[in-house]
Amino acid sequence: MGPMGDMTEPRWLTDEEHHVWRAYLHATTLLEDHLDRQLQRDAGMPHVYYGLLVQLSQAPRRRMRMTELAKDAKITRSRLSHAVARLEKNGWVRRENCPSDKRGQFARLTDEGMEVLRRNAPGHVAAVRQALFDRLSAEQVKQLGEIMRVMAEGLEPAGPDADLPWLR
Amino acid sequence: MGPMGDMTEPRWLTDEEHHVWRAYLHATTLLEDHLDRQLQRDAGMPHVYYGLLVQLSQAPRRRMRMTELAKDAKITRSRLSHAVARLEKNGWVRRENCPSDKRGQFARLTDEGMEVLRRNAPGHVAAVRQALFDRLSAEQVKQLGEIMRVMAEGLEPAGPDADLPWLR
DNA sequence: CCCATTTAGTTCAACTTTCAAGAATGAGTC
DNA sequence: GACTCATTCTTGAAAGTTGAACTAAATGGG
Repeated sequence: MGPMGDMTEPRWLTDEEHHVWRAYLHATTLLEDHLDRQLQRDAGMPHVYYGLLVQLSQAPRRRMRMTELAKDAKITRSRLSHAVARLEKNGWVRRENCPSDKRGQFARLTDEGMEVLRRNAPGHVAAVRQALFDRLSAEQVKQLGEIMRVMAEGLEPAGPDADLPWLR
Repeated sequence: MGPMGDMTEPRWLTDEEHHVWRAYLHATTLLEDHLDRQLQRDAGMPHVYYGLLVQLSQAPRRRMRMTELAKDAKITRSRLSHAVARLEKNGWVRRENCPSDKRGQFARLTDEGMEVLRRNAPGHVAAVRQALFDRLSAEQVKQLGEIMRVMAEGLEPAGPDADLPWLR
């Protein structure tokens, strides 16, 4: 802490930082909105839900424990419970009991869910491409990757008393 | 369209693109979550609402027309209506009629709202710094700015038949 | 074995966001 | 002026999210 304690003037953002921050907020907001809309229209679900199906499709037996899935998707378990309930109603996911831990649940991607994914993957990839990868140079893609990696690292302290979403 | 019409195999993401995309989703999700939590705890409102107050605080007479504010914040007018209603209940914003257009409304930041902003700005800036600017090199900050600028440009077609959030 | 504690997951109530109308005013045209 | 259409903003219901409380099962001492 500085010599003036809590009275120290905070380090405000420089002009450049301020502009970058605004650009960040605008770009990320617009993109998430765009993808949400595209998927809601074509696949009948928001982007986060689609992401859950993708995760499941890549898991060993197309199934994952709830907490593991929440952790990978960076969402709370509560949110996941609701999401899976909805996806189950759609017939795209099925819950299964975990034999080795009776508290546990698996979420498994059904064939129907797999099919939804197949049908919508091209459109989704196209949307991501069009918004991001087709507009950035190879250099910029590399830079973006590194920047995002640094950011995520800072927000996932992994420390013993960290406040991670999937534990809340 | 390719020579095979709709049957053309879509251009999937390369391995690198895929990793960058995942990193992007994780980092942006974690950051938004982090800021939401920080502001909800300290200021009693989500990040988007805080952003609205900031916009108002920088506007000429600390007031803006609803549509203009929605446009700057990249949200729908409906969402803004609800948000302003909530902020008004808190006493942080007041609605005023527009004399030149009887359909119009101004949202004005109250003194109380200004005070909330003053109290919470340091904490908010610190959170942004800690997550972003203190972790990136000057070079990376510049790169991030340019990348976000390109992204936003692509998502705000400004074309005549564009689907812009603040018009929905 | 018993108890306290931790972990997995769900549920409830409060809140936010979206979508589809709808009310009111403005603007252009004949 | 009357008609039509566009614009501004709001509303209400449905969908999604959050944080806290809760159930049930596992874990780890005594």
